[in-house]
Amino acid sequence: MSEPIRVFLVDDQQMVRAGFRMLVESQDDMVVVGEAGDGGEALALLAVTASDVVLMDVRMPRMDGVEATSRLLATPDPPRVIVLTTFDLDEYAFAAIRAGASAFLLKDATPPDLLGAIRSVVAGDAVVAPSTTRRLLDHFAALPDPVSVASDPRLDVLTERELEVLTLIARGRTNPEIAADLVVAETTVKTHVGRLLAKTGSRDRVQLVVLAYESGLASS
Amino acid sequence: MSEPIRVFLVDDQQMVRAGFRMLVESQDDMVVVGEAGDGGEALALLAVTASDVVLMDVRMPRMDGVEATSRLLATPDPPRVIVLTTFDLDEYAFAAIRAGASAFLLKDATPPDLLGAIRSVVAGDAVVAPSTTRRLLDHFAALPDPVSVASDPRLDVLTERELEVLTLIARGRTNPEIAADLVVAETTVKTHVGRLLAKTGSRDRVQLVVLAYESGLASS
DNA sequence: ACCCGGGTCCTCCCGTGGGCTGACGCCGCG
DNA sequence: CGCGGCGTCAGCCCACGGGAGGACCCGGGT
Repeated sequence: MSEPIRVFLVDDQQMVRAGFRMLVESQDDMVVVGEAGDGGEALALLAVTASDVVLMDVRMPRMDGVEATSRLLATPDPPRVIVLTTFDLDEYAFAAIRAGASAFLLKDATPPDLLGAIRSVVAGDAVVAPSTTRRLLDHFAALPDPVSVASDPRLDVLTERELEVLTLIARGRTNPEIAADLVVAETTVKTHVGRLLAKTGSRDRVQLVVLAYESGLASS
Repeated sequence: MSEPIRVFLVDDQQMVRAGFRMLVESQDDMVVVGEAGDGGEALALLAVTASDVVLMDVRMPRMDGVEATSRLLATPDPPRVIVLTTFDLDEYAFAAIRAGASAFLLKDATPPDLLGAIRSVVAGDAVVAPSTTRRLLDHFAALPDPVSVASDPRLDVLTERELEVLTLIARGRTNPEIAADLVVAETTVKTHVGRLLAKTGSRDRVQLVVLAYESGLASS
């Protein structure tokens, strides 16, 4: 442990900063190199203060932690950012992750948790609070699976040709255009469209487009 | 701690199972209720063995851990599944998450890590190995943002009202319906639609729907 | 004071879309 | 063989959508 881990604290409440400072300074391989009370101040100070890890509160006046994280990560050779929040809200967590934070923790995390997170992010790993991980995984699992396209049951009764027509409708093509594409008469296309409407319970081609997208037939 | 946590072990190497069993049984609030050497055996035994947590190896003969997890989660009142792997490969991790696993750990996790993960998943939380979390977050951050819609530039010139009309069009509503929704005359709606068509370069409302979905305005 | 952009509303016109009805050839199935 | 589903095609009708052109009110900016 040649070089101590340089930690920077960002929180609008100085009492919170003092607590974190005590905790961090209690470790002989960590040192607090600075503090800031909001995002703007943090960016200004970090521009002239070399730091390894930034403990960043989410809710702050003027510039919040997410915005500050995003901007900080855009600077050359940025530090790792650990985002802290009091309330376990998805919006905060996901926004922080998108902003490029390496860790997302609740403020009720235990001191060992926080210190472990600091060491993890310095090592290049990432840390997410367990309760947040649950929902992160749920979101991830809920993502559209590129392999198995879960189709709408309403599309099951459609014939190959009808699906063909439906995809063309979902591309915004008119009946004459579809007729030209499929090399058939326009009246034939109208017949297919009529059957599509009847089978899917749609009112007009607009609702067919909606159905095509909602069911994943159209590539969004 | 009235009821002990019932743990089920699935791994094709009995030495590994023995190690886990020793670790789990060393806790006085946990008990091993069964073991299996592959996914099929695990499913069969778990069908008749009430269990809270399943420690599931990924690489196994016959049925692997991901497949077994997926099938297990499809049964009524399934246990939580902790997926374990020797190699930290994205395919395993993401497949396990999609399959519905509550935790993803490397086999080099420390005993406290594993025991903590067991307690976390029983509590409804999720756990991901730090090194995997890093890449999970990277993937997540790279996803299209559902909140701040990175809109199509064509939508930038639209007014608030026009966007409102556009979203209703994208829900398949007719002009009279939109008029009723917004409490305005139908002619007003037609004016908005006309401007939408002109501004976006669309030919008809069908193409507007396509645009709405492609730009992410409509929730697909 | 003025203008301009956004929102609202109107009338006239007509093309596309969709409903309805009926028809034909092809194929697979009982 | 007859039957039915599918794909093809036709004519008729008309409601809805969209274009053109004009009009009014309101708010903010010059």
